[in-house]
Amino acid sequence: MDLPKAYIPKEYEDKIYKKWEDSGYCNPDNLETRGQARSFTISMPPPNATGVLHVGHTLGITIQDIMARYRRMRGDKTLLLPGTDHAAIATQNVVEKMLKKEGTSRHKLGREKFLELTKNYVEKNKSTINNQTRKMGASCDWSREAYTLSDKLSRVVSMQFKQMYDDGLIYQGTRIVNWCPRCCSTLADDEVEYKEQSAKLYTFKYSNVFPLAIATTRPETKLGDTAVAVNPNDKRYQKYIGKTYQVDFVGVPLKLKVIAENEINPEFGTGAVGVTPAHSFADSLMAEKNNLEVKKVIGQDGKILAGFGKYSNLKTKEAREKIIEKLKSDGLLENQADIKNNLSICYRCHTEIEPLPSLQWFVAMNKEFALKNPALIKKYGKKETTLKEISLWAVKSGEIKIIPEYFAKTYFHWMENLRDWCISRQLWFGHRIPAWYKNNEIYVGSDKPKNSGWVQDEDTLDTWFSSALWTWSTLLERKNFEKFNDLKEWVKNSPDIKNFHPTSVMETMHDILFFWVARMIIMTLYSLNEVPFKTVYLHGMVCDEHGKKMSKSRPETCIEPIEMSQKYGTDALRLSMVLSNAAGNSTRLSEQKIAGFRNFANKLWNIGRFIQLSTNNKQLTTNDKLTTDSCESSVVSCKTLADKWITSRINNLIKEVTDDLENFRFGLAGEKLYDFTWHELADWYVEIAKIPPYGGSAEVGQNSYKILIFIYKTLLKLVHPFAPFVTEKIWEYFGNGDLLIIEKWPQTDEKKITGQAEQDFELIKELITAIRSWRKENKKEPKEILKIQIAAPDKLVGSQKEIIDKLAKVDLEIVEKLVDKDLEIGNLKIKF
RNA sequence: GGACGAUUAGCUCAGUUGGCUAGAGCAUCUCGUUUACACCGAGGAGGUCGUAGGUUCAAGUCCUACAUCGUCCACCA
Repeated sequence: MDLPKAYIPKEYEDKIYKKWEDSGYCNPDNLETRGQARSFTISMPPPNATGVLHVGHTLGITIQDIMARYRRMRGDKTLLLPGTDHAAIATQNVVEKMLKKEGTSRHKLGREKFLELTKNYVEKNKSTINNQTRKMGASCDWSREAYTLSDKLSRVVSMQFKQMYDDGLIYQGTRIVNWCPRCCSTLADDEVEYKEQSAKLYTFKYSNVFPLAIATTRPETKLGDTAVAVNPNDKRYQKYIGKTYQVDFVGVPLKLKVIAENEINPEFGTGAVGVTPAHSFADSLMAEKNNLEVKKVIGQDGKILAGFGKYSNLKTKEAREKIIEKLKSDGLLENQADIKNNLSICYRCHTEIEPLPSLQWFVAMNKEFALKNPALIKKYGKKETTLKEISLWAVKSGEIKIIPEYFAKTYFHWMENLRDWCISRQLWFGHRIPAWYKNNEIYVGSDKPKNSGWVQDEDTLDTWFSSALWTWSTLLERKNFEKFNDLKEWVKNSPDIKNFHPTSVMETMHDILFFWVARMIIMTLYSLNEVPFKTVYLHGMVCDEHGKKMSKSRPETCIEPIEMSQKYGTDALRLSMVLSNAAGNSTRLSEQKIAGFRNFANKLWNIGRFIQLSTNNKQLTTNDKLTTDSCESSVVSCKTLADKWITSRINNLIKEVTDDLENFRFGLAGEKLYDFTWHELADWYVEIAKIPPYGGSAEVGQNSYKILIFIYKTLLKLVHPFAPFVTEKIWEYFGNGDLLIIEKWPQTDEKKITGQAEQDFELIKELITAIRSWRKENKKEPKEILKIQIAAPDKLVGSQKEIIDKLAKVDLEIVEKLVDKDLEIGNLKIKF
C-alpha cells in the first residue's frame, strides 16, 4: 500500500493507540519471554480528579513516555503506571461550588449523599483524564491503573496510619494550626499562600495602667494577649521585665507579663510586642518557653468567641473596628500608619487564614524510630533515626539524585525547617481517619473495632498522606488484598514491589517538590525502609508565548493540548514541548511552534514515501525492504563516500542520542534527531540517492537504497520515543511484522564511525554550497549548467564528480593548475 | 529579608566535563515548482553571548561584584 502524500495525524492516532493497548506490550508481564534483567519503573504523577489535562500534564506525560519507550526498546522490564488522585480539598471545593449553584450545600445533603455525588463526579473526570492520557500517547500499563481513594489504597492508608501510630510517629495533640474558616479545615504549612495587602499598623496602650504601648495590625487578637515581649537589651523597657500587670483592655480584663525575647526588634513599632499565644505561631513558641496561658479569642467560624463582652460573635474585622473606636475614644490610640504586609490565605479558596489552636493529628518529624531493613541500616550507618534525618540523608548521600541538581538545596532547606505535619482535615471527601473513640478510650486500626459503641473520628486525612505512598501502594498485590492485616506481610507478598520498587524516576514539576516528592521520600523510607525512587527529574513550567503562566482564569493564554493534538498531531505537540528545553527551565509554548513540528512529522513521513515510491521499481529483494528487522549496520556495505558518511553519521547519532537519553537530556537528543533527519538525511543523502548511478539500476544504485532503508529504519526507532504515532504508522505501512514499540533499540557500530569519511564529505558539502552561493551572487540562471574547473591536491573532488555536478548544476573538470581563480575553499581553487 | 534560576540573532530557545570560526526554529529578504514533502528546496542578512573585573594557552561555559527579570522559602508584631 502506498503512503498518502501528507501525514494526517488524526486519521491514524486513535487506531495506533488501540494497537498498542491491544498488544499488551505496555504490561511488562507480557514481555517476560525477552528475559530482561533490568527493570524500569515510573509511577506517573496522578492528575487531580477535578478536571481535565492541561499542557503541564502533557509535558510530564511526554517526558515520562519518552523514558519508558526508550527503556522498553532497550529490553528493560518497563512499567509506566497510570492513575488519578482524589485531591480531597480541591475536589470537595469544586463539588461544593456546584452544589451552591444548585442552591444546596453539603450540610443539607448529609455526608453519605455528598460523598456519593462526589464519587460520581470523580468517576466522570477519571475517564476523561484517562482518555486524554491515551491521546498523548502514554505507553502506560492500564491493567495496573490506580486511584488514591480506591478500596485497596484506602486500606494501605489505614495500615500506614496504624503502623505510624503504634510507632509513636503519629499523635493527636492541640497545636496552633492554619485554619481556613471557609473550608472549615486545617491546612498544612505549605498549603498557605501569601498575598501582599495594605494594612493599618495601630500603635496603642492596652490601658492607662500599663506603661508600654504596642503596635499591631490585628487589634482584635489582643483580646487573647497574655504577655508583652521586649528585647532584653532595650534600655527603655528593661525595668519592666518580669513584672505582671492586671489591665482592662477595651472592657476585657487581661493579665500581662512583660517578658524578654531576643527576636524582638527594638526598631520596629514601639519595640514592644503583644503576645497572643493562641493566634500566632511565633507567639505560641514564646508562650511555651515562658509558660504563658493560652487564651483563645477566635473560633473556627472566624468569629470572636463567647466571653469577650460586646465583641463576642463579631467577625474579626468588625471586632477590630469596634476596638479601634473604643481605643480612640479612651485616648489610648497613639498612631495609625499605612503599611504593606503579607496576608496568609488558603491556597484553594484564597480565604484569609486564622492561626488557632485545635486538636489535630500530626506526623512527628523529629521523633526517633528504628529502621528494620538491614540493607538500609548498613548504608545509613545506624539503626535509630527520625523521619527528618533519614529523609535528609537520602538526598545528601546520593541514594536519591535530583535533576537539576540545584533543587537539592531547596529540598534541604525545606526539610531542615519542617515542623510536625498536620494530617487531619475537617473535610468529608478523603480517607476517614482510622481512629475510633468510646468514652475516654481511643482505638486506632485498619478495621473498625469489633464491639459496639465506638464512634469514628469525623475527620479525613490530608490528600498528600495517600499520595505520599504512591510509588508502592500502587504496586501492592491487589488480589484478595483484604486478607492482609499487616502491611509488612502485604509488602512481602507483592511480586510487583519486588520487581518494580524502588521506582526508577519520579518525573514531575518542581512546584510539587515539597507537597509531594519530599513526602514520598519521608513516608516510603519509613514504611519500606527504602527510597521511593532513585532519580527525581523536575521539569519547568509551561508558559504562554509571553512567558506568563497559563492560567484557567485567563483562558486566552491557555493552549489546550487536545485541541492542538487534533489540529497538528500529538507527535507535534510532544516535540514542541520537549525539544529545546532543559530540565527545570520553564518553556514557552505557542501554536506556531507546534505547527513547526507538524512539518517535521510530515518530513519524516515523506522520506518514507520517497523510499517507498523509488524502491517499488528497484527490484530489491524482500530482505532489503523495510519488512524485516535486518537493521544491523553489518548487513549494509558502503560503496561510496556518501554511503560511508551517512552510515558514520547515523552511528554517531545512535551513540549520542542513547547517551543523552541515559542522562536525561531529552531536549538535546530530540534536536539531534531533528537535525539529522532534515539536514543530513533529507537534504543530502536522499538527494544523492536520486542521482544516477546512485539512483539508477546499477549496483551502486541498488546499494544506496539498501543503505537508505537501513538508515531510515534505524532513524524511525530512534525517533519513536519522541514521536511515537508517526513512526509507528510508517512502520506499519512498510509492512513490518511486529509493532515498532517493541523493536530493539539500535546499537552503535563503532567500526562504521569514520572520521575521514565525515571530513571528506563535509568538504564536498562545503564545495557544493560555495558553488551555489557563487551562482546566486553572480545571478546565474537556476537551470544553467556551468562549466567549472577545479584544481585539487588529491583525487577526492574528482571522485565525487556526479554528486557535485548534479547538486550544484555544474559540469566539473579537474585540472592540475589554475592561473586565476574565482573561489577558494581550503586548498581547492575554482574557476568558473 | 534569604535562597535559587534566567539574561545568547527581531522573537522563542539550545549549547554536556572550558576547545566555538557561537547553533536551531520562527519571522525577514532573494531565487526556485528539479521524479518524497510548498507542512518544500536553494541562497542571504542578522550576535562585541546582561555589565564590569578575574582565572586560563583557551571563557557563552569557571570565579567575584553589580543590574534587570522570574521562581521558591521565611514573614516582624
